Amino acid sequence: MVDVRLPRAEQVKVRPAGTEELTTRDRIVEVAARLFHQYGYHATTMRQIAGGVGIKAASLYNHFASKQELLTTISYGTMCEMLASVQTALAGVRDPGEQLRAFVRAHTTYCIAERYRARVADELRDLDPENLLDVVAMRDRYEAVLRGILAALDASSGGAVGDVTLVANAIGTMASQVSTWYRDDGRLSPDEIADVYAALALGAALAGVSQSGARARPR
Amino acid sequence: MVDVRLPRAEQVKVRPAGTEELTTRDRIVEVAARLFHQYGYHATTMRQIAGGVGIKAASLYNHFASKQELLTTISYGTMCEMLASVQTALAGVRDPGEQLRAFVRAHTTYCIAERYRARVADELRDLDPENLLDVVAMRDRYEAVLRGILAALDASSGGAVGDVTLVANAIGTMASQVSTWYRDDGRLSPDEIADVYAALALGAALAGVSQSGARARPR
DNA sequence: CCTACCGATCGGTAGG
DNA sequence: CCTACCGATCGGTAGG
Repeated sequence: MVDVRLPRAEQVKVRPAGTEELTTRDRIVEVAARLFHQYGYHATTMRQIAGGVGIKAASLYNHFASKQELLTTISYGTMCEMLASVQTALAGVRDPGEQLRAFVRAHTTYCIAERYRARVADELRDLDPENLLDVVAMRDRYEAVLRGILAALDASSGGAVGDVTLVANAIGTMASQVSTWYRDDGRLSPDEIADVYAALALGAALAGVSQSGARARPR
Repeated sequence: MVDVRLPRAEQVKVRPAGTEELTTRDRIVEVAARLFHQYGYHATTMRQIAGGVGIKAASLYNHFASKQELLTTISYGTMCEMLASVQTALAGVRDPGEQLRAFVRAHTTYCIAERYRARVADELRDLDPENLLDVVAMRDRYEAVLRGILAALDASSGGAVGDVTLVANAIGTMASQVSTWYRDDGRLSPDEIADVYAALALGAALAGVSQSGARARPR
């Protein structure tokens, strides 16, 4: 297993607006995430990454043992941040419907704010098997949170959700894909998009009951 | 613009179960789609594709001028097939709600049946600019169909859908992502998944009205 | 559809 | 963090 030397999720700081204050290591991660997103892992060269940071390719190896370790750092770190962000958003929220809203809102907001990282982390194809294990484990924890919320929603609504795993996949992938179409010059702000997505997710999760009218919908 | 020599969408035939009857050209497309999906465009080599077909790498160039033309053929052909499949599914359907169900069911079914092609076509990053134009044009036609359905649904439901473009993006990406998590040994059949997805999409599209009691969303 | 081959470029290393 | 460099491998071509 590669040592990705990540800070614990709780300690991750918000990045400052400028890049002047970042360490070289953090700037490498930033540039690499952007390039991996734009061209893909294999189409991005270490020379491109180095150029974006303002150093030579060989110097990258003072910070990362390999291109693969760089990818792992981005993917694993992003997964940790995503998990931390929804956990924060869920703190103190009891109602399953409100939990789903909070989850989707936090997830959507993160996928927009950190859209390059989010895209890279969503693409597990280029990770070596041993690194893949760690990232997938973190992703599973993330998905388990969503499934838990949907299971609670299902129980409190008399089985309105139905297939919890399937609905979790549908809602999870839907929200993750915001990062593929979001544009900075779009009509809606990230917060507005996140609110709509939260409503869409709740509507989808309760679709069975709200459409068939066969069962009472909880308030 | 690369000549991708595609049959018109209406003429596309259902592939037979075995691969013995396919032409070498079609087998190359089949193998390439599978490998591009599994490893990515840049991580797949012409030698791998040739090996999968049972010929040598140089022989591929009797069928395709370049690796890029092969990718374009897959992406553009898949987009044409997807468009044709939803158009067939929509034939004669008048009710906007039923149109949405038919659209999502057809799209989901296609994304499962042709999941390798669907994944490759969903990834536009590796297409050269001139080829990208053609594929994006076809994708835009596809999305316009969905937006049209949602606009009709919005009109017939007193503005329940709200932001048609946003909802179209959400539903479209959700359904496309089935191909990322579908497993042949899963509990549900493709048809069952497609039915659930159709219900989820309708629930999401009408989420505003079903959750807030017909309160119009701010435009 | 094959063998033989090539220029370009890649990830990574040596050594300072 | 740099210059200099290398083995491996890639997409593609020549010529049959």
